[in-house]
Amino acid sequence: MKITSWNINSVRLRLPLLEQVFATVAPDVICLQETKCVDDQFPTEAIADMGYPYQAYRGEKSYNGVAILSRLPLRDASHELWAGKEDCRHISAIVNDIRIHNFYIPAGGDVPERDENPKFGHKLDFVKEVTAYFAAQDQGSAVMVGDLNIAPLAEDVWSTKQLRNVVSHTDLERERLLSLIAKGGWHDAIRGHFGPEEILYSWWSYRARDYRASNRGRRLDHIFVTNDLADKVTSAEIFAEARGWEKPSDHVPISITL
DNA sequence: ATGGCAAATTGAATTTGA
Repeated sequence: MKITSWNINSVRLRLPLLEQVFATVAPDVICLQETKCVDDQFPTEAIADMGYPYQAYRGEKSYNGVAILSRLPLRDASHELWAGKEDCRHISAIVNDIRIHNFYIPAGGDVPERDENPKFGHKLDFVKEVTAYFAAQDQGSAVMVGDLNIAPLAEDVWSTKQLRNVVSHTDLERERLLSLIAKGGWHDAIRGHFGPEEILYSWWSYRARDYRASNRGRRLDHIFVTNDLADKVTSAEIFAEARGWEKPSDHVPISITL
């Protein structure tokens, strides 16, 4: 079973690119973030016609929004609310007896101080709650994917020194995400596949004149599997070429095969 | 540490992303 995660940055605008991803990456299940539309506007039929009729999604106007699209039957779709908000940043469902959790963790704003910037506090609280949620239960075999908006390792950014005080790579965020992985019994399947030395990015800013030339990326998107599944990850990929497509998302699809 | 961009909403400017 191939599972992909992609921050699509508007599912309506990039519906043709979603079809491209289906054609080239060929996932069995894809988890989207930042769909940016309410459920009534979600292109259910068009995506079903592309071969992915099993769907679960939660969206809101303009912001956030998550979806799980599958060509295999999907059951028990559900979600939790986090950090005292009702925003659409999480959805989960079971495919092939494995529960898949799809997250869009808050970006966290600009200033890495919760007193000055409530968005940063929201992000920290969100990660803490997710950590506690998974630490409190033996969840069996599960997968956690999404745009987690944190690059935890030095090898996950173009310059660990220059990004030290930049939200997504501060020490506090890095510690919190590594703690989430450890306490939840997760295995970082993408990093595990490529090894500790490889420089890995899943996001490149729109602001670079030439993203390929500047190559100032960050690994903000992740796929974790519970430790019992670690040995069953037979491949992993970061589909970087999607960043070079016409009208791309600033994130690229990442995948594992179980 | 910023910002050369982008999307959605609402009506040319604002919010959000990271």
